[in-house]
Amino acid sequence: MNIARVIVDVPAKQTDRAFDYKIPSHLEGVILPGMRVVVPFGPRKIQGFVTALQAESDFQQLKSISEPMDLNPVLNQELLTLGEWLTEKTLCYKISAFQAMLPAALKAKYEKKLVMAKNADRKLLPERVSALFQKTEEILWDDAVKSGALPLLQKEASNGNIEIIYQVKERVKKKKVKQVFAAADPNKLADYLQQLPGNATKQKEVLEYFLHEEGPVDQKELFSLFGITSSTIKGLMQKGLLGQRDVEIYRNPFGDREFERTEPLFLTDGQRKAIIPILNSIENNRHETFLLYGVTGSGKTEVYLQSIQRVLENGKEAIVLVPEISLTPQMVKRFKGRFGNQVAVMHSGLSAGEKYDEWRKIQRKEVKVVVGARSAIFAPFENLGIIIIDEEHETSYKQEENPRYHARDVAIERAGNHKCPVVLGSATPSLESFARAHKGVYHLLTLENRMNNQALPSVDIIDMREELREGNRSMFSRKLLEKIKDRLGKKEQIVLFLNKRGHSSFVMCRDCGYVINCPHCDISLTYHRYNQQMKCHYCGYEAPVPNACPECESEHIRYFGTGTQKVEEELAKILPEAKVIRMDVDTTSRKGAHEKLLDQFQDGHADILLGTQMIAKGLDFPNITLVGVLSADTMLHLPDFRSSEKTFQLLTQVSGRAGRHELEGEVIIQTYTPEHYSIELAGEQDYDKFYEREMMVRKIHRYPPFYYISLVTVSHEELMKAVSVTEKITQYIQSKLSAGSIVLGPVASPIPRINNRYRYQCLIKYKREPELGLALKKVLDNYQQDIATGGLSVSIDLNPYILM
DNA sequence: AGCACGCCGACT
DNA sequence: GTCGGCGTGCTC
Repeated sequence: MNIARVIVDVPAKQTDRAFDYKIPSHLEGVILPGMRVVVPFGPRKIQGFVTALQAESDFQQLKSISEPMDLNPVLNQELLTLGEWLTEKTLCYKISAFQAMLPAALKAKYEKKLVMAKNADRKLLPERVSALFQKTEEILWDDAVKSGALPLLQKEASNGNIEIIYQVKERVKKKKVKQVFAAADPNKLADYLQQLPGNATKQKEVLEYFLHEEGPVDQKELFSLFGITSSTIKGLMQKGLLGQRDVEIYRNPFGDREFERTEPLFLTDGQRKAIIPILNSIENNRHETFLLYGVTGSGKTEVYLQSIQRVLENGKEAIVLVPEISLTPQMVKRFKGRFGNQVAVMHSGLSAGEKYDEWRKIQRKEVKVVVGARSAIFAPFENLGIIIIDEEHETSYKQEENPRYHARDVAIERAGNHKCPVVLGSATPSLESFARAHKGVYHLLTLENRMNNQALPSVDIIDMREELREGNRSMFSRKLLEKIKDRLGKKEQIVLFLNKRGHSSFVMCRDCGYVINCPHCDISLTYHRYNQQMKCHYCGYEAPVPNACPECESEHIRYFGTGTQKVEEELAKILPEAKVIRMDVDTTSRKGAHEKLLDQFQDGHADILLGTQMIAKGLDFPNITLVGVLSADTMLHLPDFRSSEKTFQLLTQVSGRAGRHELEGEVIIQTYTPEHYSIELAGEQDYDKFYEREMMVRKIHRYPPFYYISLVTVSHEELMKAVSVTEKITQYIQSKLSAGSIVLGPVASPIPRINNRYRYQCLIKYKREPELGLALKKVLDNYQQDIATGGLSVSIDLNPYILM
């Protein structure tokens, strides 16, 4: 078994297979499946994953593995197999699947550089070249290009005087601290202390310290304790009195914060009824998918916690997925509070190094529970006892880049491997999941009531057209304003929700109707007040606001549509006494800002929390008694068959922020389309009725869950190329499908141009097409050349969540 | 993805 | 005649 099958780090069709390598004798038994290795590939050296070992190979001229990159495999057998599965399910390359399962820190970087060949005679090199090597041993390739001496260098390379070296570099280092310890016994230290000259005060202090403390101590601590620098330590080290060593440590994103320990709560009847089948499944090692359906505040989290507790008691591990966890620090508190340092947390707010450290805690079996966003589903546990997906309807569980997987699918696949339950929890389940629960594919568990049987908040829907008709042109209806004033007076807190950041959604000339668009994308620019700029949310293009209309030179330029920034200004004008905290991507991008703002709000430093999507989830503050949705229809008119579902879910969720404790809550929803069923039913908080209505719509229009959909998006700088390729693909797919299936296209994508690339697409709806995956793979193969070199991009999503 | 190899146009 | 354009095919 001295041959390794290796998947190399070259995401391309032709290299999407294993290459065999010899394992050099000194590495036999060291190299194992699931390890990263450095291998020679053509003229360069690259990273690869060993997928298997075998005794022989069909290939005759095997090269040898250069070196291992890990001491222990980073992928276990289950994850290696899962990678294969992911490849088939999402049509991605094997290497992309493996990389998606690991923290980004483990993805290799490459360095290309030039060094003088060992036997090269410096005197024979052209002067320009030897000058370059005067100060340094090696020249980075990029620097060589910049220096302009590349042709010369290449010539010398072909003469054999210069070597081109390819190097694989680790992205993130393990974090280490220097520690100092006493290297001699106390008697000897005391002896030396006597001999030290009187002016060596610093050294004396340090030695005295080590007489009582044998260490090791962090070097940094010594520095601050005695006000010394490394030279003092060095001196003592040279005398053999002290020693120094590097110790690997974990970065600690939560600082030294203590989480208050909590005990299991007494379950309500409803909770107990719901948890029994889950515990059963855990005890019997049975794979089963549960849909835990319970209104906000019905105590789903406690059911998760106690299920996990049972799993831990059985010596197994648990994965908990939450949507973008940095958004719900309260959730982290609950898990860390119950399970203490057995919990690793992985979310997008952590740095690459911090994520890597959390991942290593799992790999080294130092934790038993991981709470994290989508990618935590690949946590390298080997003994999974349960997988929980909270807020299962959230679209962030779908990855929108390759591999385009849905965490729910991965969870069910992994749970199948481990023979353990999956629990999907939501107050507003996705239609797909609820339909499956009805069909008996998932086991439906319902939590009927809120804990303590609080009433759901009362919801008022305000018709903003009516307000307009009666002369109220502001963004606040009279009723909302009145309620806000009321709460301000009572010192109760208010949450205002608006699903749009920035200031205004578009800038238009009032005289000619010209809307200022992004020059690279077919989409209007958003006005941001703080820097007086217009910004494209798709490509990042920024431009100052023009003084006159570029079309008709009129100076009547107006801002339309309302964003959070504008609301903030407006509030300051009409309610100057109210303290407002604004939360959106623009105010929370800095690390920790999110939690800080929330803490401020919780501690009562503000009356109004104004924000986008991100405040819809997880907030649980007792003093919030009013929730206002400023414009419920912002998402409703998006070109997406899920827009009703998303609107309903969002409104229901935001409403759930009010009155979660003793004080009763009230919700006001402002809208221009109060008659739309998703708004009306969100007002009644009637998910079941919404489900029925929406299922009818989906059935008529042949959308999920009645049909599966797949989306092919083609983009190219030239419009004609994009159109013609999409046309050919559409025809080909059409020819491969059975009678009941539908192909829509080619049509321009809802955003027809992004970053100067034209985008066309083709949507496939089907009930059963076992061959579709294969056909789509053929499409990719067929256009491989154009994709690789012709600037064409073809992306295929076998279960798209964003149709743009 | 890189890179080498190889076959046609515009140049010393 | 050669230098260099990028189309084609290979990498264990």
